[in-house]
Formats: sequence, C-alpha cells, structure tokens
Amino acid sequence: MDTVFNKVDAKGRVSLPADYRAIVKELSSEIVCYRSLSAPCIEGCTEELLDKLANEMENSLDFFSQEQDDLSNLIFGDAKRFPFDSTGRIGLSEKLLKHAEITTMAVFVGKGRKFQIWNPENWEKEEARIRAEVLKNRPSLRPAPEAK
Amino acid sequence: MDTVFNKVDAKGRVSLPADYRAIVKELSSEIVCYRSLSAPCIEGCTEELLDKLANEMENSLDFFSQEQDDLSNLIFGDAKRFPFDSTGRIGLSEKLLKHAEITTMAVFVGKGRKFQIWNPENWEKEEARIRAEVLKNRPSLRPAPEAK
DNA sequence: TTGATTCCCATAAAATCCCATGCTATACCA
DNA sequence: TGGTATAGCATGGGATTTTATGGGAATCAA
Repeated sequence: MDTVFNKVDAKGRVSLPADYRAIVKELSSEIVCYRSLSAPCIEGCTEELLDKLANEMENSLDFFSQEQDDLSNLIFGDAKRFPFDSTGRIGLSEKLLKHAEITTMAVFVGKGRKFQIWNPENWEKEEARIRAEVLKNRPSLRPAPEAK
Repeated sequence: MDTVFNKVDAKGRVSLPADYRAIVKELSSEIVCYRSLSAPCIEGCTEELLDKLANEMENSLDFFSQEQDDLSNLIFGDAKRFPFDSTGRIGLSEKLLKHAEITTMAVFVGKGRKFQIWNPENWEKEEARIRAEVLKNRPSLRPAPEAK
C-alpha cells in the first residue's frame, strides 16, 4: 500500500491515493475515519472492517467490562463516514486534522486493511522509532555488517 | 532462478526477468516490492504473501497491540503493488531505487519464494561476502586448491 | 445574504499502455 | 553440419490514460 504524500488544500481536502481508493471502490465510495487511540494520527478503513471490529470486541472482551465500554465509546463515538468525490478527494474535519496536527501536507501510511494519515514530520519520527524498535526486538532482521 | 542483469530506463522501468514472471503469471500480473530491512536492496514477492499477513492481522485479537501496530506499519507502509505491463516491465518508485542505490542497471537475485533487486556493484560485494561467510562456517565445502 | 460545504470541470504532471526494433537461443531444414 | 527461419525477450519511444490539485459554480445552513 505504500506511503504517499499528498497536499491538503485550503478547503481541507485531500486526495485519497489511487491505490487506497481502489480497495474500496467496488464496495462503496466512502471510508470511515477516526482519531487513532495510540498515536497522533487519523485512522481510516472501510465500514465493513469497523463492523467486524465491533463484533470481535463484543466476543473477546468481557461484555460488561469498563475496558470494553471505553473502547467502543472512543472508537465508535468518533468514527465518521467520509465520502470521496468524483476526483477521489475527501474533506477531513477540523477535529481529525487537529488531532493529527495536519495543516498543509498529509502522509498516507498503509496498514493492511486499514491505513493512517500523519503529519509528515511526525511520521518521519514515528517511522524511525518503529524501525529501531523492530530491529531491536528481531535481531535476525538486523543489517549484516558492512563487507570489508 | 538465476541471477539476471537488466537495464533500468529513464522512466525507472525494468523488465522482470521472464523466469521470475512465469512464477507469478498464472496467479496475477503483479508483484509486491518493498525495501529490504536488512540490506540495501529491494525485495519482491507475490501479493498472496502480503494478503496472508493482512488476514492474520485483521483476525488477530491483538488489534490494538503496540507490536502488531509497529510491524504492520513497517510492512504495509512500505510494500507496494507493481503490476507489470504486456512486455513484462515494472516501474520502480524513486523510494525503492534510492534505497537500493540503483540508477541504470539492476540485478535480480532469486531467494526461493521471494527475490531481491540489487545495484550491480553492491551485489558483487554482497556475493563475495556471502561466499566468504559460507566457506568460513563450512570448511568441508572449501574447494580443492586447484579448483577454480 | 453570508459563510461554508459539496460538486464539477480544467489542467499539468506522472504513470501506464502499446507498438516497433533488435537480439539471442532454439528449432528446423537441406 | 552448417545455415537459416522462428519464437521469446529486453528495450526504446511515442501515444494515451490516470491522478493530483486548483478554482469556480451550485447547494445548503443559519
């Protein structure tokens, strides 16, 4: 899915990258976005995936637990549909943009069946952090020493 | 699959060697490429490999775990589908070419179910390194003195 | 009406398609 | 056996299509 840098115009519109759009296009012409729980970024996915997530949560967590309640409230209370126009753009809300600290440029980061939208500088830092973290925990992925 | 040298043209296009293409062709007409985590080269595989990963993540109850989050960002944030045209070429992205330091010539190296694309000089060094490594660890494989 | 949001068209740049060419290896034939 | 046709492949370049993005018109809310 790649990582794509797109511009956010004065009206708050952003082109959803073509590759991302293709995933959704036959099913519908809208995506669902919400503030990420774990990072200063926006998360997006299809409505189906969110429904599926809802089911999983009901089955996996204690139905009456506080945790379950909080989680559903956070996500589903926040999630909103964003239809994209004929040129493939969506108009992100102030709330989402602010949470991700996005002003004039947005970075789309693929995440399997969902994706994230970041402020470019924040994403740069996050990517560096992740690479360091993953290499630390998975020594087999560590780069081979430079050949002499 | 053996090692193949192909030219990268001004548009960033390179022919996927016929042997490599044949493996994928029945299933689809595209491959997935991403920056290697462990070396300055591009890695390629079939999309089913990524699909499998996406499914695992979607079905995992660990939907919000940090580790899963990091890993999926690293993989899906980087991996991109590259459909090949009727003549069997793919157009590699700037990001990938830069990571592998490829400009006008690319080397395809088979790795079982996946493959790598190298800058020729870097591959030469890497191959030498690998040979040295193997011989060091397995003295019994060392060629007889007169062998060349 | 005014301000904001959504729709639609225009455009430039980039990605992709497709045809043509030349090369190489293999098959085929005398 | 030697020479030639043939098919598959890599590569070049031009035509075509997609895509991102800007801006204006239409729509809606207050």
